[in-house]
Amino acid sequence: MADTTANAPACDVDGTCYCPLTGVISTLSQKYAIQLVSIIGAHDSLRFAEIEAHLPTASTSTISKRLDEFEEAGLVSRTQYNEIPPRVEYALTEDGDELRTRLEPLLEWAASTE
Amino acid sequence: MADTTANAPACDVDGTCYCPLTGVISTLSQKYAIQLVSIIGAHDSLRFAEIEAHLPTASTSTISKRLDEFEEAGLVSRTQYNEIPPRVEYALTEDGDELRTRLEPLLEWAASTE
DNA sequence: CAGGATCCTTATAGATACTG
DNA sequence: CAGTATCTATAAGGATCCTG
Repeated sequence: MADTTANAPACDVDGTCYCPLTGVISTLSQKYAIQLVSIIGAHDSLRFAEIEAHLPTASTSTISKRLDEFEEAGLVSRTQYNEIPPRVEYALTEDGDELRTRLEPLLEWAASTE
Repeated sequence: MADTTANAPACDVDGTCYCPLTGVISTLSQKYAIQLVSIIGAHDSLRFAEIEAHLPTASTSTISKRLDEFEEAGLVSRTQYNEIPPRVEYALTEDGDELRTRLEPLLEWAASTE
């Protein structure tokens, strides 16, 4: 059994493969997800309607779903003020901000290649 | 018309919003896309079957489609050797490698948060 | 205002079979 | 081997209406 490389797992070449579709990556692999992080991160906090204004091509329900997922993942916080009319503020959590930081080089480059 | 902020476009707050779903980001917002870049980038070049081995949960057709899209986007190069049996090698282009670089902080973090 | 519920359409992925 | 073609299943997104 000298040659252990023969049936070695496929993912350890270089030790830098990220094969499974899990966690954050799977959350980000959805429409508007990356943008949403970027948009929320560009403000201290914002309301649902403001987010909608930033993503005019996304539907209410899509944004709502993305926000739910992000909140569930602990990336976005949701603060509800029981006023009339109701007000809800969304902001990045610490984790969300860390994500935003790591997304920045990508977004910068993406913007420059359009 | 002193207060131009009243009806200013939604996306210029801070000058750092990336709202539209275009270009690279839209390519990346698909299943296995991010992983694919990472996997190919972890090797100098690899063959279709090797890529499949790295993404056991993705179907042949999905991988094939992603590769087509990446090639179209100029991120991946495809080199065909007319041997028997046929051999095809995939590798990142310069642009693709730039993308991979910018994806790295994200992937690193994603791996650490699982 | 914020967004849930519903219904509908399209996009996306997967399985299978087959070819250069 | 490296795919493509085809078909099907499902998921994702969008439009609309409605409510706390």
